[in-house]
Amino acid sequence: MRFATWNVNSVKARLPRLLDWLEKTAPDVVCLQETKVAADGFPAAEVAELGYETAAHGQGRWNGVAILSRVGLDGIRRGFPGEPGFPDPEARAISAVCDKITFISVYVPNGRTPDDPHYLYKLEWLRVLGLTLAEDLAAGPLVVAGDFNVAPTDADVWDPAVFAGSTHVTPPERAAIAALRDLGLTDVPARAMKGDHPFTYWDYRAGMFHQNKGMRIDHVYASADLAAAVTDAVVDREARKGKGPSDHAPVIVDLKR
DNA sequence: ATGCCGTGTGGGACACGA
Repeated sequence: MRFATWNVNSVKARLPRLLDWLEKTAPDVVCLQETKVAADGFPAAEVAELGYETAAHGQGRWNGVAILSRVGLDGIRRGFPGEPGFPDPEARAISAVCDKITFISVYVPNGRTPDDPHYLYKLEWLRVLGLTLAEDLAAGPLVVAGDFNVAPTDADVWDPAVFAGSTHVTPPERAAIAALRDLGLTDVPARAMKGDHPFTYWDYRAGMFHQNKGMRIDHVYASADLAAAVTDAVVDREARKGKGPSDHAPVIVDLKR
């Protein structure tokens, strides 16, 4: 099985590239984030032509997540119980069972700055997500993938000094991610196609991608059984190249299964 | 990064992103 996660930064703006990438990459399951479209506006017919069913959770111009699958798509759950909002819940999580694996696609709140109310919202959102993940882990194989908006270590940003005092690197954020790992989830390490750091995000501005000044903020967490079955995982930096890319690259994972 | 680019909304300037 091959699955992937990708923050596409608007599925409508990215549709031609998404379709090309699906054909070339041929994943069985894809977790998408920042689709920026209401569920009924998702281009489900277009991806269906490539053999994919769609489960989408959207709210319009902001956020939005989805799961595409060509190996079944059952038990769709939008959001999760007790999901915090700002103040109302946003479209940041969707789960479905594909080929007997529960997949959850997440778009964790950005946090903005450590003194912003959105920062506490981010921490609380991750804490409550953990409650659902603990239940899902007890039920069977689990993959949680998406844009976590946290760089777990200093090696996950291009220059730790630049990020001092910023969101994405603070100890409470890193602790929130560690708490998810402590539930029994493994951070699946992805290879970088180029360079030493498997960054998944590069700002659009100032040639950051070409200088490889990025961040590793898109992660794949898997239950132990699935983590042990991983045969390869890679950041597809090719998808960040060329005209009209997302500012995030996909992470592609192969499972012996 | 003191938002230098990109997207959505709406039909221009602004909100948001990490």
